[in-house]
Amino acid sequence: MRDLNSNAAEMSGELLAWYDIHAREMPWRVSPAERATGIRPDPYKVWLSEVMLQQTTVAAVREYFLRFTSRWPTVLDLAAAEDADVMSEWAGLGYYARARNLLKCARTVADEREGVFPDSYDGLLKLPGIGPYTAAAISSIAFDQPETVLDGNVERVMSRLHDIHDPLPEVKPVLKERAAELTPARRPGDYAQAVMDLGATICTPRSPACGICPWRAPCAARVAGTAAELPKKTPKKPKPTRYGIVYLAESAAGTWLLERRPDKGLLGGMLGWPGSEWNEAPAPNPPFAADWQDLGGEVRHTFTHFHLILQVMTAELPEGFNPDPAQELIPRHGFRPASLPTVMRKAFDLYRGR
DNA sequence: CACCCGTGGTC
DNA sequence: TGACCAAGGGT
Repeated sequence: MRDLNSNAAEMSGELLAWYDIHAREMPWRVSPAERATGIRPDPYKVWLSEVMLQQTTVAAVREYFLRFTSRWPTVLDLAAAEDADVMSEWAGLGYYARARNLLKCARTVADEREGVFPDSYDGLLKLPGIGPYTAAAISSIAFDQPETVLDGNVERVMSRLHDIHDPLPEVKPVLKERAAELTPARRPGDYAQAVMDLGATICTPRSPACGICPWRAPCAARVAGTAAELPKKTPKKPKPTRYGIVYLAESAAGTWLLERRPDKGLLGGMLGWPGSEWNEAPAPNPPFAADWQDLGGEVRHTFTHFHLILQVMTAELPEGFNPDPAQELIPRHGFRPASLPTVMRKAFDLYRGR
């Protein structure tokens, strides 16, 4: 194994050379060849893609990104959008606080900065929905600042490169140091994307392709044969199972009764069916008195920290039903199941397939 | 620091 | 098939 510190420049050069050939194509990305001619990525698109990519796969983000940028081409357009429209477009992508913070951030940039994003790590970090990773990603990719990104990919690559067996998240600061040592002053944006591409395509969680890795020579875990078992992580708590009831009511004319969920908490700000609390033994609480029928079957869904099993009840919505402030009556032609979070869409699918 | 917050793909 | 995983942030 070579001395990593004295070879940092050589190593970043080798990775960039690999990236010049193997960079993945993405709608928000400027290729290394384009970047070399002076073309810079649009900070709005870098920001939007980075927020969407938080804990979310490239494959899932691609279509959402294209729809968002088609409908709202600039941060000023997005800042002027209706909340409900943005939440609907985000539906299905998950972690809905990201969409609420996205709007807050867009409006701050529009109202206080004339639509111009800050170019520094510190400036970006102050904005809602932008944490340490995203601030480093935007400042390096969009503005060529020599900041170091530390995401799940980089954590994995660094833990293997140095054969570090201490578990995450405690070892995160060490991994950040190791990553910072390798970040070059030139092409920091391409470098950031290169490390993440390496982690996504070669230094993968299972069965890493060490044989074709541009960093196979200096990698300590490859020598030790421990790459596939790194990084170590502290065990997660088991997920409990909760139960709930949802009430799907459609009028004879095809109008649906839905509810806008409060901004805080699970599925915050999203539309959903009226229903019970989700716990060990939920109490029935139909939105109006009727002869509610059990659809049979059940909706199973897993959230970040619990499993959910939903019972689905149906009844006809009376014409002239008077909704309370949180409720919305949505006519047939205005109702799109795709604008619901996935667990709510599953309940609708069960109803539609009854 | 510990916990909360979605979803779809993968083995 | 259930657990793990993915370009994390807020509180």
